[in-house]
Amino acid sequence: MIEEITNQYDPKKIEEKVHALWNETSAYSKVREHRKGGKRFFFVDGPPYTTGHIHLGTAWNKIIKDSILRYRSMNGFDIVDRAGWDMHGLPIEVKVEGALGFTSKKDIESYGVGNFIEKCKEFALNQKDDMTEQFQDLGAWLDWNDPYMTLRDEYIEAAWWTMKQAQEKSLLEQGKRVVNWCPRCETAIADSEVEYEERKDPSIFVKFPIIGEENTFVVIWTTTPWTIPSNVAVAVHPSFEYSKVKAVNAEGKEETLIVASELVENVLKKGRYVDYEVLGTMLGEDLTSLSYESPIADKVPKQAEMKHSIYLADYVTAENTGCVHIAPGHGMDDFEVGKKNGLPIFCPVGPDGRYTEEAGEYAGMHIREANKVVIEDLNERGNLLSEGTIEHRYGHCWRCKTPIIYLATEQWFIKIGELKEQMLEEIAQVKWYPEWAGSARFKDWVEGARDWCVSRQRYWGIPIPVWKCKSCGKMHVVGTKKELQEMSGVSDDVELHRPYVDDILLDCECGCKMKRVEDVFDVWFDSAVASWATLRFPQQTEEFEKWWPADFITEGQDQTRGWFYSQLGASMVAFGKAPYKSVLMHGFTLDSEGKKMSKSLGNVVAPGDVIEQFGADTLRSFVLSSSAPWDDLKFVSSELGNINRTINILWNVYRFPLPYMVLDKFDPSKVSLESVKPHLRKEDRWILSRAQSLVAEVNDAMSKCTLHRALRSINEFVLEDLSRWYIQLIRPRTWVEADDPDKLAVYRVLYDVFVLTAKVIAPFMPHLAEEMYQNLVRNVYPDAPVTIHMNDWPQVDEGLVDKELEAHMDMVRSIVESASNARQKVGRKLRWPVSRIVLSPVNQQAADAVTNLKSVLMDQTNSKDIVLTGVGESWDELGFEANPDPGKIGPVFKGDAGKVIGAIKQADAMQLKKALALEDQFELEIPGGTAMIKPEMVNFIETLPEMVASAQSSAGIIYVDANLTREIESEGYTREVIRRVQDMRKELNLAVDDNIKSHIQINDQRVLDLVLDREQFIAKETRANVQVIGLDVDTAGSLEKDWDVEGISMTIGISKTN
RNA sequence: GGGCCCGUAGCUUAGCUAGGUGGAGCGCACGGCUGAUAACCGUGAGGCCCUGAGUUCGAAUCUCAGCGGGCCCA
Repeated sequence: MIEEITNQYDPKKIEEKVHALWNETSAYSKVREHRKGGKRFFFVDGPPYTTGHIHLGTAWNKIIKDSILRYRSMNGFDIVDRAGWDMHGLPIEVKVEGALGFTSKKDIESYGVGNFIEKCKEFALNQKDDMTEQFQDLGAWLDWNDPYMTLRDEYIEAAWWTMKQAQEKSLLEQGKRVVNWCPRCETAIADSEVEYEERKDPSIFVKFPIIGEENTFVVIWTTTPWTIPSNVAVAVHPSFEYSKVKAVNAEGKEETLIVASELVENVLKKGRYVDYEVLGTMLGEDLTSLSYESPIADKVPKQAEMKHSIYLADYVTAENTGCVHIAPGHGMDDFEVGKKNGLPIFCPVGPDGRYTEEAGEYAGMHIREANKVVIEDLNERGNLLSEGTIEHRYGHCWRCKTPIIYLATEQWFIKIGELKEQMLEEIAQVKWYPEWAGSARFKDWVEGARDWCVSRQRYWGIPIPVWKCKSCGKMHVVGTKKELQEMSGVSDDVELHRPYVDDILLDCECGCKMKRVEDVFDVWFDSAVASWATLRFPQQTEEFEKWWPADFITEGQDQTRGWFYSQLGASMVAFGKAPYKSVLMHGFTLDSEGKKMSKSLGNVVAPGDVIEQFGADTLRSFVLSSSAPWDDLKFVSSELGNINRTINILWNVYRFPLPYMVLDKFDPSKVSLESVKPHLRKEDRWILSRAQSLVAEVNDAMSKCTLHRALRSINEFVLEDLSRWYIQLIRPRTWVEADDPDKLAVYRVLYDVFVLTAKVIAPFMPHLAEEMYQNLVRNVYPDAPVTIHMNDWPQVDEGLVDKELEAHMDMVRSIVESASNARQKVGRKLRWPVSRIVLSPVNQQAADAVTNLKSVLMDQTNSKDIVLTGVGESWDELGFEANPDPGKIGPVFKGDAGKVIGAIKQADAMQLKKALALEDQFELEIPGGTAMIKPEMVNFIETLPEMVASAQSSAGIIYVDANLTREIESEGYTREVIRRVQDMRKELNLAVDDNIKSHIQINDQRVLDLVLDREQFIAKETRANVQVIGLDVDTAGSLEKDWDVEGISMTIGISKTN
C-alpha cells in the first residue's frame, strides 16, 4: 500500500536509499538488459582525464549525458554507454615525478622506466576509482563496471591499428618539423597543450653587417636573443618600401641602416640616434641581392661557414624594423622560409634546452641563461642597436608552466592536409546542437588545421608501433598485439607499454633487427580512437559492425579543437568517415561573476559540496535548467536554493494527499481511471490534459537537445499547475470523511498525475523519481519493474488532451489573479465574499471559459455571482476615455502616426466609441488634414462606480463589486472568527479530529448579531461541541487570546474536550 | 590580432528565427491564505533591453562599429 512520507524533503536520505536500492537490485544492468534488441543508440563517453577529482564542468557533462541516456532508455533504446577514462600522458607523469621528487628525464631513467610506468599506472587507476565514486554520487548511469581505459592493451591495439591504417594509406609521415617543445618535459607538445600567459622577455634590435658595404647594417628585432646563434637569414616583405639611412649618434658617429621606410623614425629613436639622412629607398624584393654575416661568427664556427642572405616572406609585418630574423630551427614560419629557399635547418639546441656542440662557445649553456650572454656579446661587438624588455603573451607548457621553445625535431605526423576536404564534407553530414557549433566553429577550426604531430618523447603513453631497422632503415608499423607476437616470435603475453615493448625486436628483410622508435603517442591520439576502441575493435569486429559510428556524443566547447577534432581525424584515417552522427556542444561553468572557474582564482565549486548541501537532484536540476546546454553556465548559489525550493514544493504536493489516501485505504489497483470518469470534474480533466501536454513539451525539448526547456516545463507544471492551482482547487474534496466518489476521483487523478510526473522527472531527477515510484507504484503493484528507470516513457494519450479546456483554465486563472488584484485595490480581503464579479470578455472563448468553469471561478474568487457582458462590450455602468494603440496606428499612418495618436487622446471618447461601434471607422481631424480611425486603433479605459475595482485579465477586463450586504458581512465576520479559532487549535497542537470547547466574546452588538447568524456553522468548522458566543462571556480555557478583527476586539478561549 | 558564442530589473533569465507599448522567478516592500503551514498565494516598486551609428513610420529583435565576458586560435 501507499505509505505516508516525511515532512521535509531530505535529499541525502533519499539518495542514499535509492543508491542502495540500485546496488541491491543491479538496477542499471537490469535496465540495459531490459532494452536489448531495441532501437540501437551508441553513445561514446568523452573520457575525462584521471585527475582524481571531478569539477562542476565534468559534473555538468555527465549529468547531461545521464539525462539523455535515461530518456533514450525509457524510450526503448538499446544503449551502449561504456564510461571512458583518459589515463596516459604528461599530466600523470608530472604528478608522479612530483611525488617522487624528480625534476628531469634523467631522474626517470635512473629510477627505471619500468618502475616509473608502474607508478603512473597505479596512480591513474586509483584516480579513476575516486572519480567513479564522485560521478556515481551524481546519479550518473554509465557502464561503470566495464569502462574503457586507454591504458588497456585492447585499447592500445585500437591506436596501433589506426596508425597502421595511416601508414597503409600514406597518411603517416616522419619528418623534421618545428614543434612546440617543453624543455623541462623534454618533449614535443601539441598546439592544444600550449597555454598562453603574460610574460616579460628581452626585446632587442640587432644590426647585421652587410657584406661588401662599408659600415652598413640590416636591422632586425627579436624577443629571443638565444636564437641569434641559430640565425640563418633575414626576411623582408616583397612590396614594403625600405630605406637606407645614414644615422648619426650622440658621439657624432655615423652608420648606415636598412629598415622599412615607415619604421625609420621608430628604429632611430630606439637606437638613440640624434640625426639621420635618407640615402635611398627600395622595395623589399630589391634587397635579396644583399648578404650579411653573423655578428657572433667568432663564437659559433658554423655561423662563420654559413652564407646569410635576405629572402622574401609575405607574413612580414610593418612592425619594429620590418626585417625579420630567421632561424629555421626555432620557428614555424622561419622553418617554412628555410624550406622554401633551401636553407639549412640549423638547430644547435638539444631537447633539454641546452646548446649542443654545434653552438661553439655557447655549448652546454641553457638557452634561458644565454639571453643575457648573447646580448652582452652583441653589445661588445657593437651590433646591439637597442635593448629593452617587453610584456607579451607567450606559450607555456600546460602542465609544468615552463615557457615553451620551438625546435626542429624528427616527429611523426598524420597528414591532415590531405584529408581536410573530406573532413569538411563529413562535418556537414553531422547533426550539430547548436547548428553553429558545426557549421561555423568546427568548420573554421578544421579549415585552419595543420598536419597533426602525434609523437611525444615521453614514457607514459601508447608506444608508437613503428619498428625501424638500424641497418637498412626499413620501417614496419605493427597493427595488433598478435602481429607483434607473430613477427617477433615472442609468445609470452607482452605488456604493450614502455619499456617492455621496447625490448621486442623484429626481424628485418636485410637480416638485421628492427627496433621500435622510442616515441609514444600524443594523448589526444588515445581518445581519438575511442569510438572503435570502446567496441573492442580491432580485437572484435562484430560489435563494431553492429554499432559504429556513434549516434551521439556531447562535450564542452573546448573539445571543438580537442576530441571532436581528434576523433574525426583518426576516423578519417581509419574509415574515411565521421565517427559520430550527432554532437551536442555544451558550455563552460563560470563563477557567479561570469569568470571562469580556476584554481588560481579560488572560485572553484566542488560538486560534492553542493550535493552535501542540496543533494544531487538539485544540482542536476540546476545545471540542466539554468541555461541552454551550449551557453555558459553561471554558478550562483542562491539559484540553487531556488531550485531546491521547487523540488521541495513537488515533495509537498506529493505528500499532501498521502495521509488521506492512507486513512481511506485508497488502492489504485482497485479504482481505475475509467471507473471514476463519471465523477471527474472539469479541473480533473484539466490537470490530466496538462500532464499530457507536459509530456509533449518535454519530448519536443529533448528532440532539440534543449534540456533547459524540458526542465523549465517540468518546473512550471509543478509550480503553476499542480501546486498553485490544482491542489488549491481540490483541497476541500480530500477532507470529505465519507466514502465519496468525488473524493475517489481526485485520488485517482492525483495518483496518475504523480506517477506520470515521477516518470517525466526520472531522466533529470532520478533519485526523487525513484523514491516516488517505489512508494506509489512498487508498494501497490509488487510485479512492477524494480526501478522507475525500467519503465517506458509515457506516451501522450490524445484521449486525455483537451486544449480548449487548457485555454479556458488559463483564462480563468488570469481572472482569479485579476480579481485578487482588484480586491486589493478596493480593500476587500479574500475571506470576505463579494456580491459579483463582472467580466467583459475579449472574445467568445473567454465567455465560454467563464460559462464552462463558473464554479471554479466563484469558488476561487469567493464571489456570489459571475456576470458576463457581451463579447467586446463594456459594462454599462462605466464612463471611459480613449487610449490609442501605436502598434496598429503606425503601419497605417507612418509619419503622421504621432499626430494621430495625439488627436485620439484629445478626442471625445464617447463620440469616438459610438462612431467606431456603429460605422466601424471615424474620420478624425489631425493637424493638416484628417485620419480615418479604425476600431482596432483605440482602446477605451473606464471610470468606475463606488466600491468597484477593475483589473485587466487575459480574458478581458474584470470588475469586482465589493459593496457589502448583511449576508456578506455575516459570512465575512464568521470566517474571521473561524480562522482565529483554527489558529488557536494549531497553537495547541490539536489533532485534526480533536473536539474543543470554545468561548467567544465579541465587544460589538452589531457584529455579534452577524456572527450569531452562523453559530452552528462555526461550531461545525471548528469541531466545538461546546460553544458560547456573546457580549459578556467568560473566556477562560487552555488557551485564551485577544484579537482585533477589522477594528472590533474579540477574546477567544478554547480547551480540548476529549 | 582572428573565428564562434553571450550581454535584458539588485541577482538568474524568457522574448530575438519571422520588427509593432518588454515577461517570469529570486530578493525587497506591502498585503492575503491558514486541514501542504519551517508550506503557499497576490500586489507594488524596480528596465538608457551593454554603448554608438544605420535600416524602418516603428528596433531588445535586423545591419555595422565599439565595449565587457566566455571558448578556441594567433
